[in-house]
Amino acid sequence: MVALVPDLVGSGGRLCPLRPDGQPAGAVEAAPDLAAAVARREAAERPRWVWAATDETYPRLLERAGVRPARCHDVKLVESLLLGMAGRHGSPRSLGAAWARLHDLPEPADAREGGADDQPVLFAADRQHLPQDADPLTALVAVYADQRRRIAASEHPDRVLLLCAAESAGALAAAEMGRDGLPWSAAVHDGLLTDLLGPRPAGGARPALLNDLALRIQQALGRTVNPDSPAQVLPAFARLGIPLHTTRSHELREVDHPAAALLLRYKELSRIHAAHGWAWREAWVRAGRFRAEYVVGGVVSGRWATRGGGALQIPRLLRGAVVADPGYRLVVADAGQLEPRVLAALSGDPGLAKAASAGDLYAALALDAFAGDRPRAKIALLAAMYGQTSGEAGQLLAVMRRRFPAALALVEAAARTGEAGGTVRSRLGRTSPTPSASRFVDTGGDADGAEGAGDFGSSDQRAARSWGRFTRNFVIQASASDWALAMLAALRRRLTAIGPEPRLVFFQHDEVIVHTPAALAPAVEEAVAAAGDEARRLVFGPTPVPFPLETNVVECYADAK
DNA sequence: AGCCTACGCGCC
DNA sequence: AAAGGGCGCGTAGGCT
Repeated sequence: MVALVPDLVGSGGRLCPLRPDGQPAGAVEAAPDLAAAVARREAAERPRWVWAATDETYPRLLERAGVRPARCHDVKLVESLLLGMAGRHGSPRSLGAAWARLHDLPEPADAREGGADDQPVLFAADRQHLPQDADPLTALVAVYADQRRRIAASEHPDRVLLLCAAESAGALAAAEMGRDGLPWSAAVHDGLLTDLLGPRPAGGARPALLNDLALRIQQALGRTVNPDSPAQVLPAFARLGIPLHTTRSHELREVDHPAAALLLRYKELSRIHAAHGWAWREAWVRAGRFRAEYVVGGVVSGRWATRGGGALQIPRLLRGAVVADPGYRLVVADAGQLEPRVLAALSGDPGLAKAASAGDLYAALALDAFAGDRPRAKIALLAAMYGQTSGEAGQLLAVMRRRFPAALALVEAAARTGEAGGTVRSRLGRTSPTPSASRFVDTGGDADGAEGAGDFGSSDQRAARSWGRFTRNFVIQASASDWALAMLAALRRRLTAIGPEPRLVFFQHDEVIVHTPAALAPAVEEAVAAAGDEARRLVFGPTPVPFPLETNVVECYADAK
């Protein structure tokens, strides 16, 4: 363990070796060239680097020396996890905030990203909102030691330690992927857009095809409407005797009228144009790479988010534009049926575990309990995990409850906990927020009893049920995220062992893409499989449930699956 | 003009 | 009786 603090100005910094419990284990080293010092130590002893925030410190190290540390402890991310476990999700989590809590000082508000009221932003970021008289290295070491104490005092210290390590490793991978970028062929992208939308109009204008479709929609509806405005489209359909509830594709697909088909086509194409068209490419693709900014811990469940570019929503229609460099391949790895497998492993339900042991969990489930009807089996399982009870789901759920009692007991207990205002945890301890801090409560707006006397509390009940569905899903989604992060960390380590060339270039909940020289693709596939198994062992222990990662070695993302 | 919410749809 | 999880991002349309 080595604590690291960059100097406020210049490219130097200070290092301090630490014992495992966080106490200093040697003299502070002043390093005039911090990146070089990190590279040296990394090569010699591969320490776990302790720093205030990976997303602020690591990009500079990468930029200056190309160091890729094996391990780190990200104080800000760990603080966020530990605060969440203590029921304090919204609290400021910077080093300065943690330091203030440690010393019973008033907490500083963490600066918002790109905050408007211009303090010297870089300066504030470097100091992690520490008071002026606090030494950053002293604070870092103290807060780290305190975090280790809090981890050790938790109910499952081994799991929480793993969670913190995986979250921190994820931050390393996120910074690297943000820098490397996803290979993106502008030429292929352009070809796809032109096939769909026609030639690119000059000056960023809308493609003629879209204007054309809009006109034809208006003709079919007999009215001048903006097809992008549900408020205009709904009455236009109503006038034709077609009462729609919404203008969602799902509903439009049931409508037998030429305007509906045209509108569906318009929606599909206008979305491509607006969200991933030529303008998007000019904003986000440079030098053959789409560089997204990953936000580790951006979702309470532990899933990542991204800032800008919509990296986690690349439309299937455009995946042909993700093309490996010449002589390289994409190893696309996907953990199929991850969430039901997580439910099987978490609950230990023997029937579900047995289904998970077959290659296709849904098919096995269908054979076992749904007369071989795979679609119904899938609906039943999704209903159990999401809390759906409408339509046929209610019936199917009864079958699930009878046949897979342990699995259903787990999700239903999580739902009841949420409905009662409690919190639930993932396998590794990531904790759901409390409903009071949430947008799901206080949305009723019927405080004055506007709903009538006979219906008391219905809005509160709706909110409670809604929160119950959230916590029901949280235990699964967050535990799936535990597994995915552990897998990502293991894969990152194993890729490094193969060599400097194979690079993680994409991570999306249960899927990774590695960009690698073609000759190394088989080794990468092996690393992927091993990483998946390692994650299963670390996160779920001796479960019989397999977590297979399907890998495809392709030149083009569209050819995977 | 900028900010906010509702809606809708892309992904998992 | 009814009750569908998590995001990002674009447009529309109302607000200040």
